[in-house]
Amino acid sequence: MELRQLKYFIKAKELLNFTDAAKALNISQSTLSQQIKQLEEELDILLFNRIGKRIILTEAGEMFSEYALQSINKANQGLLLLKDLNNLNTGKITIGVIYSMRIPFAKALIQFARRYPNIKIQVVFGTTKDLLEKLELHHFDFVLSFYERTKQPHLKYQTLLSSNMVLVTAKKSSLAGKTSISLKQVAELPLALPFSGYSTIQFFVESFSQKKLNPNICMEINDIPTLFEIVKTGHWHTILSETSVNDPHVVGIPIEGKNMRRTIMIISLREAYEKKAVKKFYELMTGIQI
Amino acid sequence: MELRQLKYFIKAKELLNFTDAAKALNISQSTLSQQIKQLEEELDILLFNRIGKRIILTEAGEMFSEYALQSINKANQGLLLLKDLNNLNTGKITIGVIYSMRIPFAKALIQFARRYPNIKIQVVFGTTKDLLEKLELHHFDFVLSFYERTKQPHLKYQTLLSSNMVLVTAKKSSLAGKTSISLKQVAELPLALPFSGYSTIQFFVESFSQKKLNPNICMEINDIPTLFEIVKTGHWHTILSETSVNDPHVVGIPIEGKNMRRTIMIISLREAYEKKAVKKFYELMTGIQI
DNA sequence: TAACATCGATCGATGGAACCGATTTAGAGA
DNA sequence: TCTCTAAATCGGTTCCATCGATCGATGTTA
Repeated sequence: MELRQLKYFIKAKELLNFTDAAKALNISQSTLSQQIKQLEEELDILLFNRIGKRIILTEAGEMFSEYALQSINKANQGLLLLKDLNNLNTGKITIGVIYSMRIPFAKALIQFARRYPNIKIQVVFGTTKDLLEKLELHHFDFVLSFYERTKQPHLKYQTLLSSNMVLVTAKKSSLAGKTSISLKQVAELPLALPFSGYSTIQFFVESFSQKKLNPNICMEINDIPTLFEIVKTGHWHTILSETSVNDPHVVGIPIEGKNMRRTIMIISLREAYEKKAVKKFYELMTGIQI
Repeated sequence: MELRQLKYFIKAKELLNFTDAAKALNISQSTLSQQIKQLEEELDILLFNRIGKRIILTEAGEMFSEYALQSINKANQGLLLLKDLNNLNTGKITIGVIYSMRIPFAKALIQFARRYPNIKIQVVFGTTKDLLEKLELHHFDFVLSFYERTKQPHLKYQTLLSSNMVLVTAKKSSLAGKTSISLKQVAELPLALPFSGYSTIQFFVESFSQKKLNPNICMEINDIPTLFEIVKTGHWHTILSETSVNDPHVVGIPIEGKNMRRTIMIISLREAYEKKAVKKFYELMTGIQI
């Protein structure tokens, strides 16, 4: 039993005339006769009753035709689905993003979603550690995160952009006019930092201790908008990647030092299949200045 | 696209290894490679990613496989229908049964086999979870099992009978005369329970913990006749569905509580073709008091 | 790191199947 | 009885599913 035979059968059932059906199928009448006969032999039952020169469907043929049609339809639906997939009219991608990338990522996301409205997108914000763990479990197609010291061989890394670490302070603050600030000066200010689960800040704590500085950390808050509220008072300051800063009432002052630039990477599993939609997302992100 | 190719594809998807799949299909590896490639060319998309000597399913392959499988299934169902139409007196049915139903099921089985001696019957005992998984893969015509909390829309459920949970104890035991027993009393007895893979006992563990009882579970044994041997000593007791109890040396004492009745269901795939022989089996089971 | 085992891809050969045109067979209508 | 038409059948051709052998790549073991 092959789909070809089922298609022949269905056409013959529709027209109830082998000669016409053969013409419609662009095959010869003899071929159709033979294929129907072969199908009947395999099924061990007559699908058509030959009454004189007319053919009529048998009960078996009537019942079987429903399944034959459904079988053909299912195969065709699969074909249609793939055509859709090729045109990016279907599919789903899941992305893990660190919160520092929220603002630039949102721009890319909006562009992508406009361009490919039929692709479902799932976004999960989290810490680098969490996201990478879930990536290993195939929960994400890719992760946007800072570069970690150790590259792992089973992961694929694509550089997206570099971002400077900045001291975030209120616009009305006396510091606001500076074009840069040293780590030593930062250590003397009252700080409200992001929660230490975030790699941004882990990295910073190390930088302080390397220089034997003792920063004045007053608070740790796991929410950047709230941090901004604190900073806006002008009493406290915070440290973030410059990609995180877009509030009109605060400014970011680049921190001096060659290690104060961090690299944003697209990280994915090396051996995983790369969906077409994901490739498009990469192109969009690396192409535009996000 | 032919059914042959779809079947090859599905087997390759299952085993994720062309060599093994070819063996299972009784064709050569080269044939399989070529046919898969041909299918991919016709669909104009890769179904497998070849990474070194490994193959993994692509997104397209994953999505297409569902339709491929359904196409194959529909054709097979049509075939089944015709075989059925040809002769009710031959054929084969395959049934999955939970062990608790062993005794009442055996009665129905004997009756059916006497009545339709030409129908081959294959019976597989297993846990509810195993059986339902195999049902999804079309390995069974139907499954006899306890009712699970969540009905799934693609399955068909027919109530067969209700069965009380009983404490099984030796006939010589001092408890043997009781007409019922509370869960609290049960928790104080030394228990030898069926292996926790069985849904019977999972259900019971939940009941104990809901009432904050701490049962004294001394053993878990994956074989009911062996459990009876343990129970016959009079030192230990077990918990089973009353349908499991037919040993002359033990008795079952109904456990009190409105949740202590469990419903036995006939569970089958909603969209699958229902063989005539299977319908007869349903009639026999629901008709007689098994 | 060198030898080996294993997997998928590819090649050339072959048998069988799909297909065709021509012919035969057999109802239906005149 | 003759004619028309539609399905079945026959013989020949083309195509393709299949195979075994081999290649190249990759992972494993000594």
